[in-house]
This record gives sequence, C-alpha cells and structure tokens, in this order.
Amino acid sequence: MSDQPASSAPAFAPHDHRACEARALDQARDRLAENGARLTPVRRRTLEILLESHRAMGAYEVLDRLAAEGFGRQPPVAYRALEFLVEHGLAHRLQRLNAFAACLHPGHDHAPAFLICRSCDMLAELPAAPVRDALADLAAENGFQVERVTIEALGLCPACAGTAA
Amino acid sequence: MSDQPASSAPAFAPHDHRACEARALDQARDRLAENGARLTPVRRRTLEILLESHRAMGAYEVLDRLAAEGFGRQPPVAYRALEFLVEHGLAHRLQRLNAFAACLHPGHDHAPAFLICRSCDMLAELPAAPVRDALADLAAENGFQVERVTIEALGLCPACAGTAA
DNA sequence: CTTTCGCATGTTATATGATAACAAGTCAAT
DNA sequence: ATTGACTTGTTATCATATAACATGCGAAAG
Ligand SMILES: [Zn+2]
Ligand SMILES: [Zn+2]
Ligand SMILES: [Zn+2]
Ligand SMILES: [Zn+2]
Repeated sequence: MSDQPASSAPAFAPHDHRACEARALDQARDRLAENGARLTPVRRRTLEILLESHRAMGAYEVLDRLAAEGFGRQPPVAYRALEFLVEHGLAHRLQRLNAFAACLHPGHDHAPAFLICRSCDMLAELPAAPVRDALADLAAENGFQVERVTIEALGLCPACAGTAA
Repeated sequence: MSDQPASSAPAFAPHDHRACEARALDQARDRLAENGARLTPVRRRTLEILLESHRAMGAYEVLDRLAAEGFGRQPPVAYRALEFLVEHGLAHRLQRLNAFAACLHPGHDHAPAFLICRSCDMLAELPAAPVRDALADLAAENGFQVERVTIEALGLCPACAGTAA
C-alpha cells in the first residue's frame, strides 16, 4: 500500500534521478525474488545502464558499455540480458526505435504508453489504462483477443517544444 | 460525402476482397492526382502486391515479388516504393513487425489502430479516434506535443481464437 | 564428497532489416 | 538542343537480431 500513484511519475519534469534509479533497482530485486529469477552481474549492470537516463538505448549501444566493462562483446550477451529484463517487466522495448528502456515502475503488471521526444530522445513511461480500455473496446467490437499492446507517441517534449518556438 | 463510415470496414470478417483491392487502388489514384505525385509501375505493382492480402509484408518479401516480375532486385527498389506509399498514406508501416500493409481506406488522413493476429498474421486496420484521444489527453497532461502515434495490438483474430479453444 | 543437471555466459557464424552513394534513363519546360 | 527534376537501377555497407554450440558454475541428488 506504499504505492505512489503512478501518475505522480515525473516524466519530463526535472526530478531527483538518483532516487529514480535506486527505487527501480530495489523494486527489480523484489520482483525477481518473487519470481525466483536471478539478478546476475550482467543483468544487473544492463539494468543500471538503462537506468542512467530516461532514454531508450539500442542493444548494441548497451553491448558496447558491457564489453567495455569486461563482459562479453558479442550481441547475444546484450540481447539476452535485455530479453530477460523485458520478460520480467524490468525493461520495455520501444517498437518505433528498436531500442530498450528501463521500466520506471515495475512491481505491478502494466502495459504503459510511451511519449518519445524526437529531438532529445527523452522518454516518458505513463500509465495507459484509459488508452488500453479504448483499444480493448475496438478489439472487442471485432472479436479480437488482445494479448499485447504497443502504444507509442512520437513528438516533442515540453523542453524541446519550448526551444523550437 | 459518399464516405462509408470507416467502422464498416470488414476487418476479420469474410468479404469480397476483390472489391477491397479495387476500391483501394481507385482511391490511391485519386489521392496521388490531388498531390501531383505519380503512380509509376513499380509503385503501382508494390501497392497491388500489398493489397493481395490483409497481411503485412516485409520489404524483402515485396522485393522478391518485384524482382521476379522484372523490376530491380536490390533493396532500395522495394524500400523506395514502400516509403513512397507510406508518405502518401497508401500504406502503413507496422512497427511490431518491421513490415508494411496497404492502407484500406486512404482518402483522408488517419492514424489507425492495428489488430495483428499472431497466429495467421491477418491484420485489421481500424479507425482509432477514441484511442488517439485518450493518448492525446495523456500527452497534454505532460506538456508533450504529439506528432505521430503507434497503436498496435497483438493477439488472436476471431477465427484463430476459435480454433484454439 | 562427487555426480548430475539446469542455467548462465561466452563464442562464432549467419540471418534479417535498412540506407548511403553513385550512375543512368525519362520527360517536360525552357 | 539543353537543362533540371525525378525515377529507377546498381554496389557497398550498416544496423538489428538470432541460431548453434562450448564452457563454467552452483544447487540438488546420490
Ligand atoms: Zn529519473
Ligand atoms: Zn525533447
Ligand atoms: Zn479485403
Ligand atoms: Zn488469425
């Protein structure tokens, strides 16, 4: 019951990002413990790398970082860690970008919406229940059984929209 | 004003697909004429290929078809035609699939939602105004300026859900 | 203990998706 | 006849993702 309402997520607003990172890592540990899965060094480091910023990173970008720190330098190393994180709800895959981002509020199942700034690459992960509901209605009308949804908006974050104007 | 309500699109229901194809081609011609763009042989054939089925096709799948019919056999041939069609609203790119599908009701700007069957690969393109509105609300709350949206649901079409049960 | 087995990590090689850069052909306007 | 915009084709290369196999490690069974 200590859940903050997810809508309080800072998104593009400035915030204490250290707290962001720490909280996500803690929740990741909890979640994996529940599922009996292991947060090994590569996986942990991969998550930390994703958590450094509110951006999405390509698998090869992550791989470069891992390799530089003594982990394997072949694609499967990064892809496996990323796939693991996604499977366990600790990271998301951004379909438009072929890239990955840390999940900012794991701990409960969610299929968030993403706002992606095309100028600065920043990313906001938002609870998308109303959007999903609207989509579920559409699907129901067509007898379609939804399993996974992708909801992504590309555009300008407040900061970049401001400087452009 | 002769517009059928877009919601009458047959989606997964059986229908006269010849009419589907013919209508889409006609509307494509109209639309391009308005914009002063040319429906050249490669482009036209590419559109026809996409229109053969309510499935998304990868660029290389399209390329194979084009090559077999005497057009160029190098990737840019397909990618250019597909890009052209997408730019002019005659085809859509499916982000989850890295693939393309003909637009079934061009003629007015739209950012549809897609229902993608993971079993038979069939695809429904649906008007998504309510979904987009919900997403727009989210964006507005966060000061985000939306430019393009991706709304895709992966799951089972009625037919495939039926046989699975 | 030590054997066994699942799983994590690493490798090499290859598949799949996409674009850059350049050359040549068409065609309408000058 | 010449120019310039546009289209199509090429070669070469980049980017993204997975298959297949080898090794190591640690918990559970013997
Ligand atoms: Zn943060
Ligand atoms: Zn921005
Ligand atoms: Zn049809
Ligand atoms: Zn199906």
